[in-house]
Amino acid sequence: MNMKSEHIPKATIGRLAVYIQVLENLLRDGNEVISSERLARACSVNSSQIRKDLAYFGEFGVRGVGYYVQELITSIKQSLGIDRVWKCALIGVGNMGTALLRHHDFEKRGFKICAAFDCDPDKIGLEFEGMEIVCPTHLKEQAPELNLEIGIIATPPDRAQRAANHLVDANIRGIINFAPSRINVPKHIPVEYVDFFDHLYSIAFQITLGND
Amino acid sequence: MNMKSEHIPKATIGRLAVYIQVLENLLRDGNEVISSERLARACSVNSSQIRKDLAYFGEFGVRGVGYYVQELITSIKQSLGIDRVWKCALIGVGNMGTALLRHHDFEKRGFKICAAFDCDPDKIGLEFEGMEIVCPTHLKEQAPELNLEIGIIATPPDRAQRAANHLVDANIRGIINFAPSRINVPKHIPVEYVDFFDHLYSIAFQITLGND
DNA sequence: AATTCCTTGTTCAAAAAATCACATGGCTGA
DNA sequence: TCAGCCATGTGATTTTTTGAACAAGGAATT
Repeated sequence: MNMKSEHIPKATIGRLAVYIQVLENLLRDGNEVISSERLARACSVNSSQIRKDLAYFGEFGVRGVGYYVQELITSIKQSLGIDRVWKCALIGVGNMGTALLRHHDFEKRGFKICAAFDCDPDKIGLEFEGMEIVCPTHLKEQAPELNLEIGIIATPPDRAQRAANHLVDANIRGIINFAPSRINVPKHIPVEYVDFFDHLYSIAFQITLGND
Repeated sequence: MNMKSEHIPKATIGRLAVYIQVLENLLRDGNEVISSERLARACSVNSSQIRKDLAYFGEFGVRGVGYYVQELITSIKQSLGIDRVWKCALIGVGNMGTALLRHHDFEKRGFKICAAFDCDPDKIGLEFEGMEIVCPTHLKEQAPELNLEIGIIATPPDRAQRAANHLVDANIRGIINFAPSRINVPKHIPVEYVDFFDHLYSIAFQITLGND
């Protein structure tokens, strides 16, 4: 891949995800070409920002014309490393875990939950969305067999660290944590925290602020 | 509330949410007092950062001692405006919407889904988690009756804008959008987008990056 | 009451990110 | 083929955010 390996801001990655989303909707509506200016408006960002974000990874546009939508989507996906399927292990088959298993966009977006783990004896052995729920102690043996690369933690908060330990022990390469607690893992393993209440807090704050 | 009304960075709000999470876990473990230094380590941020974030809203600590955990939690919640219950309207009772309705942390965190809307005739009239699913056209009349303040969009992407229009029309004060598409609303209404695939992309990118 | 200790709140410098502004260079039409 | 057009890619500038350093000020101890 042709890219200048300067350090890439995390905010850029977040925006690239937005660009993909908007570009896919544009493509669906029949747009073949788009300028950074129009894309910028659709994403509520500055057009220079877009050009600069893309410039980290290469030159994808045509001067005087713009960007070919399909081509740009492909290029961004390549840049992010999501031009392939990532195999995931889910730990914690409660409310959140179940919802994730049922979320059919996963494959569409390049991720596949290939194994589900839970330490609850009542759940172990149950079939779920075509997958058998297994005790997390089996992670270490199953991870290499199934080529699991990303761990998804969806346990209660007090179990998250234990889940993380299992994942680390199984040589998983990255973790996304839906449990509302922080975890400690070796620093070469990237961790992302997901908690949509953050966004609700933000909304509440913005509303409150606007009031006074 | 005692606060210097400079502009408050969005990143600060995000971190405050993390502080609350960590502080509540600390409290559960019996910690009554904590220093910015220890809290910083638990949150993986800089301790000056924490003190500065808090300083936007007031002086909550005691020099030479630290912060009283329970008191700090309360203060942060007040600062964010989540020291009360926000009533929410859900539009879209599919996979995601159902998961949200079942998510019992809502009330614990200060939000309550008080009404559920969906335009699918097969769903309208169904009872769900003690709530009847109603056509979104009824939003405008129900919103003032039920005091609905925040709208939660969980429709397919191509229905998100229509849902947003209903919410705006019903004088909702803020919107959180789980659908993978952008929406346009009057600019006095704050919108937050939630898409956890953003985080999966980020993980994939970080793993890929670490490889070469 | 005075001193020591320790952590906060704040100032100031540095780093990073966003924005502006324009030169660059493909495409189109004459 | 050449001139004109127009949106990209990028260097310069501004703004924002982060981090380091320190003065201020409660609490504990003598």
